Amino acid sequence: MPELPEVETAAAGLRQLVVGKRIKQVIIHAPKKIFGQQQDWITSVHGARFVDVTRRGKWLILELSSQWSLVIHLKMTGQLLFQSAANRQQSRQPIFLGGHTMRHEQVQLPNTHTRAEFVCDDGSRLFFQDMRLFGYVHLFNPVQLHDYIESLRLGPEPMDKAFSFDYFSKLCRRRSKTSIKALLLDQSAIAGLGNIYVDEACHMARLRPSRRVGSLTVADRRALWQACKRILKQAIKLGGTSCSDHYRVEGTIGEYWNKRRVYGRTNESCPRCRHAIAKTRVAGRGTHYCPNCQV
DNA sequence: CACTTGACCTGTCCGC
DNA sequence: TGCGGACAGGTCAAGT
Repeated sequence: MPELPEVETAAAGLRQLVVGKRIKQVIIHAPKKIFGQQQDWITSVHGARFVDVTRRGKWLILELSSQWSLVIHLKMTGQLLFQSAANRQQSRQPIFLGGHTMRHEQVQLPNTHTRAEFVCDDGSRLFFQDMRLFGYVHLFNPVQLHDYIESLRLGPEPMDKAFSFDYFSKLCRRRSKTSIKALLLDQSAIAGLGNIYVDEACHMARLRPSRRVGSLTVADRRALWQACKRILKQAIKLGGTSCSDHYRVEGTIGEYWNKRRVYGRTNESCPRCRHAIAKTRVAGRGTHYCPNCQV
């Protein structure tokens, strides 16, 4: 499920594969949640080049030579696929850039889950896929982009300098009544963690996700602060998490899945103490933890 | 303001 | 074999 590391992986893939290419044609297959005036799409996307790909939290930003930007959120099931002209002709599998993975053996593009398709001048294509229609694409001019990112009120990302222990301590004091789980999932507190990495960070810090933030000792808070940084750093290094490897670029994407500590490991043994991993519901989310070594 | 809950969706899995 | 229901999770709006 796309969290910061998966979005970062997608951004890196896009930078490598589409930056510099000119968009010859845009095909909107499912217009729902593809935002922006049609006239702006025609004048500012058609014919423009991809000049850079950045990211803020879990939001992807594709900057175009027209100065306009495409802001994409993959939500739970969104994914980006790339296919070169040669691969298309030989019916070879597309390259998975990031997002949710599916278990299909063979992928024909476009298909029923294709929301938008960007045809580049060299014949390569970028596909935005999303089976559940939760994800979206916005087309923004520089002012709109600024205002939109501002409106998200995102907190610092764990690897930012602004995510200092002092910041985290003050956050814990202000939000003492909520659970660790709810706090770490809150993008306005810390941007980038989602359900998987929150469970992973709590396990690393030896803390139960349901613990009230106000009950944490200084040592607990420091361990949790450090765990957020370390888990995300490791996941980015491994190219994020993907549950299936059908589309991935060889050896570069989704390796975190095999290294995960507790997420999706209900009844398996804890990698630290061998006790069985439990699953509960905290802050409305499926939550995995070790009842023995997380207190 | 802080916090929780439900809605948005559809594919997958489990029990009957 | 098919069908109903629970579940998956990121964000936002509406609720307490």
